[in-house]
Amino acid sequence: MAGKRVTLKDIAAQLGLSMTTVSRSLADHPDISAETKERVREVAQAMSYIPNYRARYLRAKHSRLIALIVPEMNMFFIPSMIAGINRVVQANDYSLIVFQSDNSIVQERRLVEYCTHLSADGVLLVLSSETADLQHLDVLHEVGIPVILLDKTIDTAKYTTVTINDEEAGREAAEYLMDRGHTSVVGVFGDQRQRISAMRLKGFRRAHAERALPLADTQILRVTLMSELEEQLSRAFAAHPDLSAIFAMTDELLVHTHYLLARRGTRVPEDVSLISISDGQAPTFLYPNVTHLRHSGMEVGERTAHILIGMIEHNSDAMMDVRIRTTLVELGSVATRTEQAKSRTSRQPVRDAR
Amino acid sequence: MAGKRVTLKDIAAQLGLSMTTVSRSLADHPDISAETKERVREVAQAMSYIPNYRARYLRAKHSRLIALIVPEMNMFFIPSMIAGINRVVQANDYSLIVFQSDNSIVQERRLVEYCTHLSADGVLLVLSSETADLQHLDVLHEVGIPVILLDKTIDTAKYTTVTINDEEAGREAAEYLMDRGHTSVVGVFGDQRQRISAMRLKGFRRAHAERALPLADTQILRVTLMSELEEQLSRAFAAHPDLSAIFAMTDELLVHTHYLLARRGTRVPEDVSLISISDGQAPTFLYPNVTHLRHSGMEVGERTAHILIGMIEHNSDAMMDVRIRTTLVELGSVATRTEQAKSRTSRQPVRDAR
DNA sequence: ATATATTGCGCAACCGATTGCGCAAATAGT
DNA sequence: ACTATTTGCGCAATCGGTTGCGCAATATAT
Repeated sequence: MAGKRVTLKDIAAQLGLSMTTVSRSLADHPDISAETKERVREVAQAMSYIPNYRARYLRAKHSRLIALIVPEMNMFFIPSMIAGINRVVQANDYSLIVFQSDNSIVQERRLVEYCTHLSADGVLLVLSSETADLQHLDVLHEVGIPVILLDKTIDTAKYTTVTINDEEAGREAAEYLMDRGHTSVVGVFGDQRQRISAMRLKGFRRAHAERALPLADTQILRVTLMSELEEQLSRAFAAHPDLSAIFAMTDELLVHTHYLLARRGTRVPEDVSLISISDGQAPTFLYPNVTHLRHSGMEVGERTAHILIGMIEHNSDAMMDVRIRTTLVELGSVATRTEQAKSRTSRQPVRDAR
Repeated sequence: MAGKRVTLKDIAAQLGLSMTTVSRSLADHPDISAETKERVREVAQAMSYIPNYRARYLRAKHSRLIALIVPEMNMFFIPSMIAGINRVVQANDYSLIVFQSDNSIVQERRLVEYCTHLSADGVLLVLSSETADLQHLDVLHEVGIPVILLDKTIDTAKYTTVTINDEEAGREAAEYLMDRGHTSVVGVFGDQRQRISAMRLKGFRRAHAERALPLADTQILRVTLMSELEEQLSRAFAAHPDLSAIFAMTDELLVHTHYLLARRGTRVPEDVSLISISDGQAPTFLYPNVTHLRHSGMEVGERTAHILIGMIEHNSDAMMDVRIRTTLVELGSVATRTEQAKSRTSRQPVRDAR
């Protein structure tokens, strides 16, 4: 536990120079002679001088701090998204400060306010599930701090957003299954208050409408708490004896669905095909590997950070909606309706024999 | 994009008071009359005043900033650990700033230095896999910034560490299997350069030694890259026809092991029992749910943050090694040797019939 | 009514840097 | 040799607050 930090003043005193000269030497200012610069650097080194950024940025209007507010450290997606943001942020000499709102609007409000206290240069916000309007962001707008809403967001004409192409992904997933002969598909969706859930469901619906396939309400599972999933899934199986494929909207829903299928002895893809939207991690450690529409968290993070830094540095106020495309990754969890029918009948005797 | 922020000076001018009075009013200083305080608060509110923390903490020696450096945003453990840290940090009116070293010692060094620039009040450090010594932390010690090493660390007599009781957990896992008749157990371990791997292996070894059970080198899998796991696992099965149980040292190793077992048609626990050390998330979405020694990332985070804040606020320099105990969570992935033998023979004909 | 205490507020220094401007000494130009 | 530049450095203001101390006005004590 050592004491006071060395300041410019200390170095100046040591050398019999002014703070100004020391400061400029360290900043490699052209006004200072090479010889002096060298002496200053040596002494600074020797005294192990550490610049004080709070003092430094007190004058400058910026802080080189970017704040990220997430509702929770979900084990899926968020980590890779943070990694992506971090990479870009650090490469541009900013630092990232991460806050967690615990899915509480009260916390979120508090944190947004705190960002202004810190004079963050920009804010990245993944909305909490409780957030229904964006009034609490006005304060950021007032003081000119750019904001980007990403991943989980709500409709807004005021802020730039970065999301994946949710509706399209929902549609593609459904179509992929339909193309393989599945007519009775169940979709597992999250909390309907979230735009992300609503959009993916919308796409799922549209795929059915476009092919004029009926879509009963029992084919749509709306899971708010993971514990509800089991019962809903049972109900769906009961209501649709010909159920041959399932679409899980997120990784979290996927792994739990996958688990419940295993538990009820439903084989993938022999009995039921499975597809999801994912960043690709979970699908590779589930057996069989799950076919999915991939949206890279890393990419979302990187793109978003780039845009934000652009806004900061060019003081741009242009608002846009960026939709990141998903790409289909075909793995082993989907079979055609025909294949499934075959393997199911051939297995039937064995199953009954138990 | 609005302009300048409102400062104390602006409020003072507006009210015809001094900055001092305004500052003290907002801080609820006893010297100021209730009436004045009220007026100041109203105007501050009306002008939407935002305090500038960088200016405020320039005088104070502290910043109420706690830095966390992690090697990567692993999808397992780290998120819940961060959540735990965050909770405590926020409850104590600090904020957490998270950095990622990408498992690079160079980055780690840079980030540690950056913490001093920011005048962080304390640093939490999960070492990168490249870190072999702790010299780069001297600079923190010099300026009196307390540090805690957590989770992934190396031996040190200088810094406080918080880890789980790795050796003990490794031993308990092995014993749990042995108690159920398993004599030929394979352990899946991570990179041996990491203390965490070495300790867990040590415990695993000790369990064998204490029961005088032989432990061949082929029973120990050392996985540096996840892609190596498959081949190593095959080799182990080949070398040990009587292999009846597997211990996976971490979540990541667990999910991949689980996947590979499913892929080779090895049933859990009918053919092979499975146990792991985990924070409890992965075990509940794998089928069957995996018996594990639970170490809560949340708890590690909370405890660590508490200790750090204690060090900061009491200027304490006491160094300690905190070991957080794991608790056994028995789920469905372990059967006794006898049960396994039974289900295996009874299944044999079915299997061959294919 | 006078001495003392309290109340309410402002002056000015300070935290640790950055920066516009001025100024003396050294160098260059004629 | 004398003016015009250039070179190298320091003064002092500034960023936005906090805080020790002083001081006048009011309240209380005697």
